[in-house]
Amino acid sequence: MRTEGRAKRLPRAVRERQIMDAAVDVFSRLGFHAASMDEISEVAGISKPMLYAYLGSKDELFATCIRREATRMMEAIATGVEPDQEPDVQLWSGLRAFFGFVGENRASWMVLHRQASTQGGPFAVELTDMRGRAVSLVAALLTQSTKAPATKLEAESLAAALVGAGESLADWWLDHPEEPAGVVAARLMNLVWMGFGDLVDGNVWHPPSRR
Amino acid sequence: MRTEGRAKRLPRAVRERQIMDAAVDVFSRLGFHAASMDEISEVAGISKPMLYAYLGSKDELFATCIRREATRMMEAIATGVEPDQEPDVQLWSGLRAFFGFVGENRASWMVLHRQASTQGGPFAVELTDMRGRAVSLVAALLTQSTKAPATKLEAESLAAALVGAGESLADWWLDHPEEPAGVVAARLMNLVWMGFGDLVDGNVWHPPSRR
DNA sequence: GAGTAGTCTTACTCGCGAGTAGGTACCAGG
DNA sequence: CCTGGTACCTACTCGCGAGTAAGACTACTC
Repeated sequence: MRTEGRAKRLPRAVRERQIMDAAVDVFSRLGFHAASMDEISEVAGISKPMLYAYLGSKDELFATCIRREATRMMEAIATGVEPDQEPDVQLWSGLRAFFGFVGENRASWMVLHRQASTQGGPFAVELTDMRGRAVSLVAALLTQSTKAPATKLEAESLAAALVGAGESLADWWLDHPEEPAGVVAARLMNLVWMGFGDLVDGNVWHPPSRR
Repeated sequence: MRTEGRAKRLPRAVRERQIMDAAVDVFSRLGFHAASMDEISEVAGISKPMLYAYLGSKDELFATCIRREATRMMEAIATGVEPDQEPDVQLWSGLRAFFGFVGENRASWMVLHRQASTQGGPFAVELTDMRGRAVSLVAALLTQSTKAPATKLEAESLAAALVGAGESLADWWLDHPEEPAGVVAARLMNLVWMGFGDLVDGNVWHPPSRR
């Protein structure tokens, strides 16, 4: 009668992965507060004391989730971006990588951004850190490409606005999942590169040919 | 010995206002789940049963808060926008009104957007409704001003992107309160009207003279 | 001043969820 | 076969917070 069901006696490293996956899933579905350690342990196929033994308290577990998912995302973007290209192409590849990641990891994005940004306290720190890395990246892109003598501060704040727009558009996308990633990315690309001023005149930006 | 302290025996309408104010305050400071009805009643200077008698359950109270603050904000924007002007000026006045409201009502914005967007369920409905009104407004602006034969759908999605950018930039602003409202509004205006493509060439948008 | 409608309180119940005590099953090496 | 260590469990404690019961106090009316 126990042919299936409980996989038994796995090494610690494996269990920790399972637990983290379950935690990200539950946190993203229910939110930090509404998520219970009982539910997480159940989804992970494990009992609560194991959870506490391996990952510590609820707060520690959540912080660990944020760190892991933030790292995954930044790596995905770093992999996807194409350096040594024209600024617009770099931005485009970065946006595609970003929305690609969010699209394939909705749970990650939820736990990462939506939840962490509404729980004050120590969690916001992890988020701020990741956002800071993203902003620096965009700011560098702008500084290197600008022809006008823009101050470093101006570039930073514009980068922050763009990153904010990307974050929000990704949030919005969660509520409109029918749109494909490329369309959403292209929309933001056009918005921030061309601006409405050009768009209402019919001038659109498009990627440079095929590859 | 009772010269001050409890204000006594106020009519229902007044109490309801006090309670709503307290609720918005507490919800925005602590978040929906962490906010307790005990704390709200204490801040309102009232006992818990009164709270339940007048505003119903915690969920009902929260939904009522969202509705009230959403209405306040939409009215502020409608008042601030200048119709019968060039599209960019209309957009500019709308953005100024929006960021002006958020700046003077940080608590409202928090309870309205940050909290409501992370609690799933019935609350999201109120938000979606308000966002829908804002999007329609912007979409109309775009449609009326566009020279290219843009589809209604294209305008709608661009409007959604802009509204999303505004929402996110307002969220971001909460974490960077040192910036003045006008600067943030101008930043978004430049971003969405001119685009990075122009900005890196030194072409900026600026309001048409003084008034 | 007796009735009654509305304001307001103290003092509970009760369930849920974080965290734990105190084990049991299984697998090394001796 | 014992000894220890690691994976794993059932079954609790305990506080917090949503929601309520039952009544007290005030004010206004006839």
